[in-house]
Amino acid sequence: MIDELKSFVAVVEEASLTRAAQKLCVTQSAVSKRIHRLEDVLGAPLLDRHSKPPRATALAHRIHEHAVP
Amino acid sequence: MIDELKSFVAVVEEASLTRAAQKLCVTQSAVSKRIHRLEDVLGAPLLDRHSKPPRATALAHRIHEHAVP
DNA sequence: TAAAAATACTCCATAGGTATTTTAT
DNA sequence: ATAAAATACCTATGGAGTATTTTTA
Repeated sequence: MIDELKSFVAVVEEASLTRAAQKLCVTQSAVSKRIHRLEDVLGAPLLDRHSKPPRATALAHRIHEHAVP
Repeated sequence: MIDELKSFVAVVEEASLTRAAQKLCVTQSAVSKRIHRLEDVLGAPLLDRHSKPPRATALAHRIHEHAVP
């Protein structure tokens, strides 16, 4: 899950899947799938897709704080 | 690499790939391959295959001490 | 010769890329 | 209408099992 977590951090920090993908040198598709995999594992959404760009959920912010001291 | 490390620990403790495999509920083939993958990553042997059953190398013992406090 | 480990082969699951579609603005 | 995310589809890679071969004792 290390790549998934790194992608998650990048998405939160860039507030954009596309920019996160560029930063990570992978496709936007790959980042999208990684975030979905994380959400599947957690059983809870990390992104609120009702807005664009998607806004990180409260859960996402809490996880991000722990992931990036 | 978590399964590879667990297999390595099992092999060192059982001093046998076959018994380690039984303990881990996988085939001997799988354990053999996992140890080889670890060795590839480390770039150094973990088992001395000149004896039978293979004897853990000094490196293997050092790693094992750190892996299992 | 007998055991234990290594390996050839095959199958399956997973991840990533491309191209396309969907959706929020 | 446009830009960004999701998705359908395909391909490549890697791990595990089975069956077999190799090797140490």
